[in-house]
Amino acid sequence: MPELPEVETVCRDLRSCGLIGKPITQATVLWDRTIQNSTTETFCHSVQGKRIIDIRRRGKYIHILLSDSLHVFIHLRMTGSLSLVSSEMGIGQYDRVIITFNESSLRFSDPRKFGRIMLCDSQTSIYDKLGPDPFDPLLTTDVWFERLHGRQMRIKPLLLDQSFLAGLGNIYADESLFSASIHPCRPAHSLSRDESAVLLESIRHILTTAIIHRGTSLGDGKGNFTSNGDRGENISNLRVYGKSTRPCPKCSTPIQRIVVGQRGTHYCPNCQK
DNA sequence: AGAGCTGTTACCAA
DNA sequence: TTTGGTAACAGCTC
Repeated sequence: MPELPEVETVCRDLRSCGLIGKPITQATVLWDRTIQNSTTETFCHSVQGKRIIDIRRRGKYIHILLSDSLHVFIHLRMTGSLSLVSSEMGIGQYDRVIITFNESSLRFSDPRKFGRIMLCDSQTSIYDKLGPDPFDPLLTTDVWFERLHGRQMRIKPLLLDQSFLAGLGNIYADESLFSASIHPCRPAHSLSRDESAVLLESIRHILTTAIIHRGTSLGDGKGNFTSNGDRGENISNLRVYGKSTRPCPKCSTPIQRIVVGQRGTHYCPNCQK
């Protein structure tokens, strides 16, 4: 779930929840290892009394700007989710961190405990290690082609490398490559100028469509990423992910599932050469 | 019951 | 530089 469109949906929801401007009255950590770069005590003490200045997204990170130049970065990893609830609400089975405001509290829930929260003095440590955002206007088709041209890795694992491009995950990488009719195992440098331009367009189109539909929810919806518990509606737009043996929507050839870089990979062997 | 799958990333070794 | 293996966890499906 939590790839760029899902994280973007969470950020938009949090911004429209009226969270911005509110002071944090208390923070509680129920699973210590969720706090990645400081102790539970330091984290709780540091954020107490700070106000939420803004909520942004960088790649798959939720970036919460606090007063006094503090930055909280939240990564949902596989099963993390955020929800804003009444502070009276009882603690959930999978709640790992609770940030309380006066009447409401932001709960970080995460069954698999992979999600991470970091507290930083500046945003650079996170921002600098990530590649460009797919929607970055500085990422022109020329820049994109040159970036691909210098790499001999297979295109799919490269798209999943967050230091190369920030935000794509397994679902949207497969969908973007299908949309661009590019085989996931093509060496990145083998893409022509035209193919690379089509790929960038495809990535942007796939992500834009997914954001409009509030992301993709898989499974039964438990531990869903959205802050209000609603499911993302993008699953109906998926054309290859999770569709192995089903007919390709372009040519009716059965969709194949292979493993590329230890990740399940779905593609059409006829359309993606 | 048990094996194998999963949306992510960090780290290590070759 | 690139690839593969493992690990962090827990729930789900078959």
